[in-house]
Amino acid sequence: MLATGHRTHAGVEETRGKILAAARELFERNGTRGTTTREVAEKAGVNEATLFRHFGSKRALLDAMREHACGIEQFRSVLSALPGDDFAADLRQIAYHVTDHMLAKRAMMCVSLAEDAAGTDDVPEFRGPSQIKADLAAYFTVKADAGAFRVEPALAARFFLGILFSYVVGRKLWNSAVPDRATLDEIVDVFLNGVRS
Amino acid sequence: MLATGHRTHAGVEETRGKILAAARELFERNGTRGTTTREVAEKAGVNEATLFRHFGSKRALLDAMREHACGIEQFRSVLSALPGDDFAADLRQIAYHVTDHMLAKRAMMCVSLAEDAAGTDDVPEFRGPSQIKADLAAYFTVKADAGAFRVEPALAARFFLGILFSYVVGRKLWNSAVPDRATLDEIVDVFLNGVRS
DNA sequence: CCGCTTTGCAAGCACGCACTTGCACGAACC
DNA sequence: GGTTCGTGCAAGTGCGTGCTTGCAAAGCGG
Repeated sequence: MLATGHRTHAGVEETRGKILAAARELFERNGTRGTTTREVAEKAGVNEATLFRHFGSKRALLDAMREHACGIEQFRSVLSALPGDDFAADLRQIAYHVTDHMLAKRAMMCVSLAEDAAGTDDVPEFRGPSQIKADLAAYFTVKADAGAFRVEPALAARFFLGILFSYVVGRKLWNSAVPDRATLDEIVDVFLNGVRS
Repeated sequence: MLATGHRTHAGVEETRGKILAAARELFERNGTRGTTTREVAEKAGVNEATLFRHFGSKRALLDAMREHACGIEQFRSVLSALPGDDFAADLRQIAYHVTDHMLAKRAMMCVSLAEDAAGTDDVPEFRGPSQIKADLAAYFTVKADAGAFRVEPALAARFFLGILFSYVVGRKLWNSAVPDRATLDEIVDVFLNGVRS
């Protein structure tokens, strides 16, 4: 329907993009229920009817909105660009990147978590983190084969991402700030000390 | 108004309690915006008008609802009941308790996080976790004075709670299950290895 | 130039929502 | 017995919301 080959009006993709961007912004601020189609249309600078003509329903719009950069390619490029001669330094780089990545997606993650905890059938399905965890576990496996680990790579990966997650997402709960590099370094240090043999 | 000394109708507190319980349940399932006063009243077995006569507004009702057991006393009793002769075993007990505690409050925590991330002025103010962290840090300080730690107790406490938090709250993100005792034991082991000197 | 598609615009529908109101009943207290 | 207070009940108000419709304008391809 969209990529029929002959693009009639130039702006059709652009319109979709504007609507999706506006939807994401409002969704992050207000959640699924708090996001209104009127507001999305207004923020996108588009008529509400146009929104429905494109996506059919609010549900379909939000589903389409969630299909956006999970960031796994970025993570892979960071992982493959690591020097590799200093494991601790590499881990710090990973920690920096993951933290930044999570910070950028914090709002969306939190909303998804809440709506998951609510147990509604409407499952957002946030695929990014588990892919990142798998890649990190694979990376750790290599290191483990070299004898650097005393625990399972999968557990270590989960553990590592979990701490960063808790700092990014749970900062309000323990009223702590977003971790700066020095704090991340300390975290990495404790982690590394905990998992290495 | 409520505790004026002479209780007129016996059920006034009971009515409030039923409304608050229903409100909590629906709030956890649907969030602030998804919770409707009609539904709360219905679930409480009370007329909607009665709800408004008691609380005045939906906002006031939800605020009142949030004023409930933060669980800090329970945590303190667990902490003080620890044998103390085996630090690792004590930590495991703490991990079990904290995990259970967080599981019980998971929905509320997630909703609060999401509404915090949304940046709405309406701040839920979840006080429990930071109190628990403070107590745990104090407990760690004692151990640190005994030379068991190589990192700051506050960081260690934050770290420890953070991992458990990530397992309880973020399970969907990494599609992992709620941690069983064996997993918690492993986590405690890694943590302890990471922080002790 | 003609048709096609995309969009804007204005109005509207049906419903759910927070919140109100007026009345009647019944249990307490004087 | 009279008063007061808490509650149920039924109806209603005003507004927001998801979603639709009919029509006109504007751009593109043939």
